[in-house]
Amino acid sequence: MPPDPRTWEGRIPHPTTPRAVRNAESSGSIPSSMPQVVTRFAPSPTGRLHIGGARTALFNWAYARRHGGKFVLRIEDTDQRRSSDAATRGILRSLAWMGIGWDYGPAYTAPDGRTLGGQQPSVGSYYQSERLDEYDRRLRGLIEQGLAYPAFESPEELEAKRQAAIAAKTGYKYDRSALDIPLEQRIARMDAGESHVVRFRMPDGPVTVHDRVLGDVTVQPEELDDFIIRKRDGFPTYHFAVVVDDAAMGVTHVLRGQEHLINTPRHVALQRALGFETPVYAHMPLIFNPDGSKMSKRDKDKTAKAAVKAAGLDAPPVGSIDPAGFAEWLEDKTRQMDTDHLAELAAALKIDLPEIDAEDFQAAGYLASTLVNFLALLGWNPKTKNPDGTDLERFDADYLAAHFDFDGLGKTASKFDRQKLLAFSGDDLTAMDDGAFADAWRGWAERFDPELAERFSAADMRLLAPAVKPRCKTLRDGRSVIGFALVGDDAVEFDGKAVHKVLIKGDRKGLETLRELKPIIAAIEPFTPETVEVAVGVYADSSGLGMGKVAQPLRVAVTGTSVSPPLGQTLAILGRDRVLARIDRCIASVEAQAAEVSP
RNA sequence: GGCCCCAUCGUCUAGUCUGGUCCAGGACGUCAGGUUUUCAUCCUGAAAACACGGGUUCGAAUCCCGUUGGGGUCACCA
Repeated sequence: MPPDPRTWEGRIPHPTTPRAVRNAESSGSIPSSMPQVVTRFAPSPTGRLHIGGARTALFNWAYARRHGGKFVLRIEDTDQRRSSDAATRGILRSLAWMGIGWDYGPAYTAPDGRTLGGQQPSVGSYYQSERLDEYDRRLRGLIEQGLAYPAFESPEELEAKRQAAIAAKTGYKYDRSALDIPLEQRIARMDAGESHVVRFRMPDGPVTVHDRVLGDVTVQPEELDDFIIRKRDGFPTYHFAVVVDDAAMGVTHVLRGQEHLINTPRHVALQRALGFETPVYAHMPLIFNPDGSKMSKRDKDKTAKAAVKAAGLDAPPVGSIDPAGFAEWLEDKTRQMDTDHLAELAAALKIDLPEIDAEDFQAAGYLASTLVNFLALLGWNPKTKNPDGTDLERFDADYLAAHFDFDGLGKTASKFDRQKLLAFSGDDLTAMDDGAFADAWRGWAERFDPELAERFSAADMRLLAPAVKPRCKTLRDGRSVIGFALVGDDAVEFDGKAVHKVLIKGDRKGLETLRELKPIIAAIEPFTPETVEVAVGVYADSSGLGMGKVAQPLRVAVTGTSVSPPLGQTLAILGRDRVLARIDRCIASVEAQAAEVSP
């Protein structure tokens, strides 16, 4: 049941599913023992944590840490239609994954048992949908002072006026026609339950925002109209809720994306009207795709549509997608498939969707620490040199928490360069010790590649780590590095070119080498990367062939290709029996092929 | 379109506030060599930018103005 829209008091609590934190009696007062710095991240739970939001959260977190302050997480769920608890949970999980811990906000227990969030006394809920009483109390004060007023135009009426303004090529601005109705009449109609919105009476003077990144930005009164602060459904709009809550929660510094810059004069005007102090504002540059477009979930849809069309599919390849809806989706460029179904579709088509949300990067096999490092460099720079004279670029969250400041923030939008992220990722993985890598790889596989996790035990993965780690840019790459071990010995596919080059070419010397190696391999004891390497090396020397002429035939015989981890590791991963079986099968296969060509 | 913000290599950026030490430094990518049993690494080297036009100044990437370009925003979304 939606809140009663007829009055601004006596609100019936918004029905919600059980939440981690219940609303306590909120006094709306600012806590007396307030820390010096309070920052916040205030996502709207309408989807997953976007990469831009992740950076905003990261910087706010870092700023609070840097100054020994508090970092607050608040859920801005005033859009009843689009908000969901599932989205909230996903956002909390992504933040926790990235190591962005909040001091106050929804309580959350991370997989490692760490508890985040919790309630600060006398602040109340960190879900805006549970703070309606507070908004209404503030709103009532504004109306009584004549700083806000009910307005009764229908959305249709306003839309018509807006269209007319567009047609006339002038900017649209609310015309204050509600003020033509006498005040007592407006109050009476509102109290009588007539459907209405509440608008803020914008003051006449210009408003200047002192931004820590961009400097002073002044907006003239002509540009600011009487915006809506309470919607027809009784919920506050973003502008109102954000101002009330930031004050109630003692927020001192607001660090957010530049798309909010133009909102800030409204917020400042509201703060003045409500008697609040204006926090310090810092607006960060935006993050874009390499082509300059906005990084948005639409990119995933676009990629999927293109792949489906390229594959010539006219029916969904997975059962969970409704065929009729699929056809419509395919035809209609503006139609978006939801994120989960897109992921299934991509898996079926064996394509990668562009990473947009924090969770996408996790699924793609990036370490949280890598993403944090890379993200921190998008729009911020430590302006510090390494001892060797190069710029400091590689650092961890602790460094950020110790050094982040507004001075390092840039003004220009940056493009998200996946190549550079990939380079960072590869370096970070290489820098791990084998055990840590194996653990990370295992943890990733358990959640994102269950087949791999089932096929290899944790012990197996520790054994594989030395071979896999140096060849991975991401944890997901591990699978392709040891792909040869994932196929059955009877299912190895021999690459024709490789076979020809190393086994057949030169009077089939390679094949001969293979035969001679069999008894040597059969005799290696124990069968480890080192002993294999030594035994094969000895043969390479004694035969006078050299390692190149010996290793490649073996490599092709056991993997089917000329590319694999170092030979000792490759053979040891398979084990002696599987190696011998594969050598036999390879020899047989090449001989059969030769017989066909020249009977 | 109105308003607002921005402008250094292909990309992320240092240098801009406090003009000279910058014929502009680093990183990713690219290209060319080298190491290596394949791959991946690793090493060495190279190409690569102050958007344009005025002005101020002995001197401008740095200050001012304009132009162009890019972006944001103009919701009962946040």
